[in-house]
Amino acid sequence: MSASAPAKVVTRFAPSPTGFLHIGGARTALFNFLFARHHGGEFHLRIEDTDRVRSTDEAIAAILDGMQWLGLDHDGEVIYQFSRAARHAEVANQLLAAGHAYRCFATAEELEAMRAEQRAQKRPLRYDGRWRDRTDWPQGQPFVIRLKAPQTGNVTINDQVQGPVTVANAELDDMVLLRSDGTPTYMLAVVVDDHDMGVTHIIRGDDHLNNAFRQLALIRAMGWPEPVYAHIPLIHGADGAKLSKRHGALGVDAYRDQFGMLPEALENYLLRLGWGHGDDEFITRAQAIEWFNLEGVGRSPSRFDMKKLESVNGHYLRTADDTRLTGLITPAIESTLGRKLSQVDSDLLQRSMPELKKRAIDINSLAASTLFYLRTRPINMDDAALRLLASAPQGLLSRARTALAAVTPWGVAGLEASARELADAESIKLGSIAQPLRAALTGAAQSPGIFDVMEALGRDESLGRIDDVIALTTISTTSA
RNA sequence: GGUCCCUUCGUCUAGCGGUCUAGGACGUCGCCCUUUCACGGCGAAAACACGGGUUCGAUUCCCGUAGGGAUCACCA
Repeated sequence: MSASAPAKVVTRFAPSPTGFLHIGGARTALFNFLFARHHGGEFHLRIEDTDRVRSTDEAIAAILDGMQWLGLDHDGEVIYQFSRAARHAEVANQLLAAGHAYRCFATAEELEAMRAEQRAQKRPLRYDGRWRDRTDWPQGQPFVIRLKAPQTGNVTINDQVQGPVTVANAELDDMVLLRSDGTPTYMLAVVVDDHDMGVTHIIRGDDHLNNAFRQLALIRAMGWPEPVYAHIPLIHGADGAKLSKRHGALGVDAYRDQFGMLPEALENYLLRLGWGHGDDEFITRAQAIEWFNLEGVGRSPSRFDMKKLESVNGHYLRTADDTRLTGLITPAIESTLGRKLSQVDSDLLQRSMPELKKRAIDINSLAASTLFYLRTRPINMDDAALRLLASAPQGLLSRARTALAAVTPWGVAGLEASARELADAESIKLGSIAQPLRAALTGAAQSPGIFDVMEALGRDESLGRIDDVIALTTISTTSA
């Protein structure tokens, strides 16, 4: 574009509230946000709610919620496009008065017949401009206002991602600006709003690239400054097809609630999808703002990979603050347990978090992995735990219990030393003692280091759980 | 079908004419660490879609072919 950069960069994210904030929209918002912040400019949010039938308040709430969760703070007030309908109509009439637009009285049926014929003749489908130069307007008939677009020559857009893209004006038809009911079309509304909002850089999905040419014609008809365009490729599903319900086309709230993702993980993943900075994989918000540029955005669509997202999430989980994680999982834990967590419980979680978070790939699995700490005796045993206990040498647990009970102070070092000593005495491997203990203490075959578990659980609870199992096996042995 | 865009390991990408026997990450496989599972460490297999040019030299530039994508509404 022009060599002189605009004084201030202004970007916007303009979703239509017809559904949740999906993953592609979130990335578009992120790129707009980062670009604006990088240039010390402004990032605005505009809700394109001109489709009164499909727009819902729930969708608006979901978009706002999703952006807040991701920390994509916009500047200024949220603009609702519908509220600006009068202004849009004003521009359409201005264009009409200036001879850059015209009335079209073609009916829907008439246009459909026209397209059917074009299809039959295998000609491109476009409005043929039949009312472009007519002035014999029928009285009292409804009409739309169409842009009188240039018919010869070409337009080229110097897209910051796609490069220069040229299209012949003959390929573009005269788009509808104002519907017969007087409401503006999307094409009119975006252009007017972007202009009025002072948007300098339009970063959006490349499904809008074709629209850009028509919009440019409108901008030029109004004599407005032309924005810089950057059309970013869409995100596809794992199979390469367009992202749909069955892929990952869920709302970002699903990534938070259903998949237990951390916002910084989703942000990092989305940032690296279609954009790269050398070999850097983990990028902080500050680095993203410092490094983000449009040149780094790839031109081919990228596929969504849940495995990689999980991996990124695991990384952020492992480095996340323990108090924060404890807070995040508490609601889920309380709902499964059916009780409020006490301060003692929270402290226990907090202390165990460093070990727990190394094993989690998402918030939900992290929450689930804490349950055994909080359950009240006697705790449940899963099948693997039951098998471990069944295959343990006769009386081993009792002897281990006796040895452990003698440990003072109750801590990892002493407990482990005691267990090793017993293993030596019994001429078995430490694992042969650790595994039955794990089963007894956690009810599962996998857990954090068992001595860490014992320390976290405390002496009474630990020994009590072992006692529960001893009692159980004694009964079953007796009755067998 | 018209128009436009794209094409490096399975996936995300690095590469912006010689540094490429093509680098990193996820995933996969193996080994190590080890009381289990993880984490961590080490290592392996794995890609320049194809065909022409341009050039002393192409993954990098150009043109075709094939494949993929986007879009063609009084929807946004």
